[in-house]
Amino acid sequence: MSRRKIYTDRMPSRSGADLALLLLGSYRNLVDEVVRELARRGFPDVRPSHEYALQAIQAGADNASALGRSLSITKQAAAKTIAALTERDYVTTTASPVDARRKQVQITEHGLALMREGAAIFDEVRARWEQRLGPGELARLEAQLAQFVAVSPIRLDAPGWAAQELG
Amino acid sequence: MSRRKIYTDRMPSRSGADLALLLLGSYRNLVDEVVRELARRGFPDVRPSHEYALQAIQAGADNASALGRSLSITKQAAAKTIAALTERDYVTTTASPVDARRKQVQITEHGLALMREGAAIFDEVRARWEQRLGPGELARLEAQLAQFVAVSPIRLDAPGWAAQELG
DNA sequence: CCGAGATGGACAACCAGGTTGTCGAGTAAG
DNA sequence: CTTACTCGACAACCTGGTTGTCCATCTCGG
Repeated sequence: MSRRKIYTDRMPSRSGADLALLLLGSYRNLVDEVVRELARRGFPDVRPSHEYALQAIQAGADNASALGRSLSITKQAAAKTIAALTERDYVTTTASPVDARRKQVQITEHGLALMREGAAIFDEVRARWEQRLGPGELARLEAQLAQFVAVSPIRLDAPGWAAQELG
Repeated sequence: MSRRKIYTDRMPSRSGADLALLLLGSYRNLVDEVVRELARRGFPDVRPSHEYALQAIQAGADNASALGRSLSITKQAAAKTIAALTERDYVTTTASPVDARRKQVQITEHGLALMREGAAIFDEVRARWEQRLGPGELARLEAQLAQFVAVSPIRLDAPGWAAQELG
């Protein structure tokens, strides 16, 4: 606590707050690049949250309530998201044949194309990072980060906080 | 692309999207812990953005316009932030003696106490991470992340996207 | 077979943290 | 003195959430 010197190669030259900014900044850089590239490839108005929602839908959350649970947001918010996705023709909804309350969400071809492109771009950027760090280093970094997201069993499927606007 | 095996110890078992979630999740875990602990220590209604704003103010952005520039938000938004900080008694504003347009922002003793506690907790959590990873590993991780935030000279002083609610 | 309770979706009101646009007052430079 | 810029304030709006209420529908126990 009392600021005595530490025998590491670096002082605590980076404060805890800096660490937070590093994590956030890296995330932003990564996601921004993906969104930018997605725009360039014909998906101009995608938000990160759209991708997360589509993934959840594809994973089986095919109605507003389920999507809300999957994303840890209220079903009303999930319904809004579905509306936004519908507007952009990434999903369509049809009445469920089995349950008249449900409105079943389907991903359109356009939505599937978005998901494909998104995943590809993500992987491209990741590959560039890997190249930059050197072989094995990115996997190491990921393994280390994984320790911290695993500490509390955070629902990573729940990014409301990931749905931010770009700068 | 075609999913052929790669000669690393791990497959690209982690996709680019996973990497994003790891970064975001780590950030969230870190910040959530700090905010939670801050609440426990008598600052119940702090948001991450408050800390960032206070730091910018301390660094010299002592009026709404300057704070806005420093945080890369509009001065109107900055004024709202200052209002929020004032409400919570973290800052006070007085008329500038030198320029009658300016309203000079000062950090109160309570605000300074918050900043001290915040920094201390951040460093505590960072120390715990360091312990978890082993000596030198955290510095290494930070250095690696720094490469990616440095790529584009991102204004890390600009977290609007950092101002998210807790879960 | 029926009724109670859970579930799905919709609507309305609200909030936080941003945005734009406009404005008047104050300052600085010609 | 005039002109251009800056500061802060106000109003209206957007996004992505929230709560609370409501009705239609399903499910299950008796």
